[in-house]
Amino acid sequence: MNPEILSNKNVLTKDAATGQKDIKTILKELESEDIIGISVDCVIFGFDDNELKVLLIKSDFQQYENKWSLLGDLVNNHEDLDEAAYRVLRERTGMDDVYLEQVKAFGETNRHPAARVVTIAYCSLINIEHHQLKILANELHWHRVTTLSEMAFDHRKILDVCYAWLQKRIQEHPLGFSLLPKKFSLRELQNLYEAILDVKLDRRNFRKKFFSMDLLEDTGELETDVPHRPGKLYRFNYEKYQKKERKKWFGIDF
Amino acid sequence: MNPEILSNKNVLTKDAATGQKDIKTILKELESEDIIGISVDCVIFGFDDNELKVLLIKSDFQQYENKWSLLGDLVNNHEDLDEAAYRVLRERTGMDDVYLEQVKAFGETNRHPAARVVTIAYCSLINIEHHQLKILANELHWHRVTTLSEMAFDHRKILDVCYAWLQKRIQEHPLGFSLLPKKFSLRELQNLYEAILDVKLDRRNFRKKFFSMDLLEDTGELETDVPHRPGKLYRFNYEKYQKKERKKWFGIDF
DNA sequence: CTAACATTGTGTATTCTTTACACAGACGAA
DNA sequence: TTCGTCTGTGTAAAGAATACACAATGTTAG
Repeated sequence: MNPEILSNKNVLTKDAATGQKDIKTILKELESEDIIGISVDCVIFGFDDNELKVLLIKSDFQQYENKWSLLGDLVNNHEDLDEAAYRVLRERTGMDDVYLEQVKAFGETNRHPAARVVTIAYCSLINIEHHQLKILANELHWHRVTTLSEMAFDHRKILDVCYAWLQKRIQEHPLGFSLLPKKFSLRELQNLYEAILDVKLDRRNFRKKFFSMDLLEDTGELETDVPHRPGKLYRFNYEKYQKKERKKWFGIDF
Repeated sequence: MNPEILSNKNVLTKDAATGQKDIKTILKELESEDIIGISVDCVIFGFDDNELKVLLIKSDFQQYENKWSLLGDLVNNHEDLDEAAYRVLRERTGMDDVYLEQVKAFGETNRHPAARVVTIAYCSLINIEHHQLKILANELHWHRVTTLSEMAFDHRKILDVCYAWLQKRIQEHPLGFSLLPKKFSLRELQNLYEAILDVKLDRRNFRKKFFSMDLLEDTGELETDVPHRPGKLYRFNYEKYQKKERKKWFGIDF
């Protein structure tokens, strides 16, 4: 199985070099061999300008020319799924120490027009500011999650599932901090939650809630460059969080 | 790629017929072709005798002789992942209208000793009593979840993940009813929750909670064959549940 | 037929959690 | 120095979760 057929990266060149008939021939071969390709797709979220953003590239798969696409690649035979997802992140963003979690496998027979490919969707959260997009091939760009034009393949569906996953997950686990600088103000944190969940929250109750969890450390520093009274900067205490025993009982409710 | 190499069903016979060398040769071929196999594995839960049970077979993969194994199979090239999972269920239990949901993909390179196989784990809930296991090949049997001997492959890990998933999921979604008869007493329902979550619950508060959700219908019938005052039988109103709007806000807590 | 047993069915007081809400103080900008 | 804007704080009220006891019902054993 030739990975180049399926990877987002090389299809166009391949196509130009060999012509469409060749690909069809190869696909027939694949079919007859009863082979299923496996890829990972990363939904990479960032937070900027008080909005949730997602990192996309222009698809260069011919049929989806000019449509936006998630960052993905075929899984190498000798790497774990997680490794493959980390590799995609590293290759595309240069970042290594990133929050990354598997969300769901998408395996409809017709999801990829060229061949049967099952993809494992991963959700990743990175701090936009800490990171400079160095490789801007294929118009790698941040996009607002709320106002998205059409996407390639079933990537819109994957994105929707990952976004819903994030909305739920962020309420139960401390992922949000991956989207913020190490030191952040409570206002930034609240903006983050409000943006992701698309709700307005009461400022005092929000503070009370976080302080009562007792996982934020006062750094003693203050915001700078704000045109008003600066707020205190906090740091999330992961260690303390890890030590906390997880509750198994949330209360039945549906 | 020859599915028989990997499927749980036929390895032994194949092995006996062709000898081990042949398989190794084929595996080499697979390696050199950079192919990854895809399977589904179903964690099928049932509830009986006030205990959570899981349906397992004896693995007939040589290396895991006499170890217990989940029900799974390679995904056919022309079927969706969900379809494959339903097929496994149908083939193994004869049941068709079953609760089934994808939980997670497991794709470590070394999880299958014979080849690279990524498996998508599904969780399924069925009512043991409604169902007679007709095909008892490979010692298909129900096992207590709590006291489990060693399992084949990484199936123990998969089971653990699915069990944890179930514990969380049952508190937020009405899956539990799939494990019970259509008409059930509140005591049965409570036993179910207590067994799955491994907690003791207050009887009055449990009732209060479920009645306040307003999704149980009194059938007007009573339990029979109990050596004490019979309880009322209820039915879960799925329609009403569907109409209910889902809440997006649960409250931040971790 | 009766008594003993086991389990159902029900309400209230208490605690904890969530929500709603307003004003003084700090800093920056002009 | 004043104005504007945001930070930081507490309390009262409503709602949700918990703890807890006793009468009613059917079964079984004597």
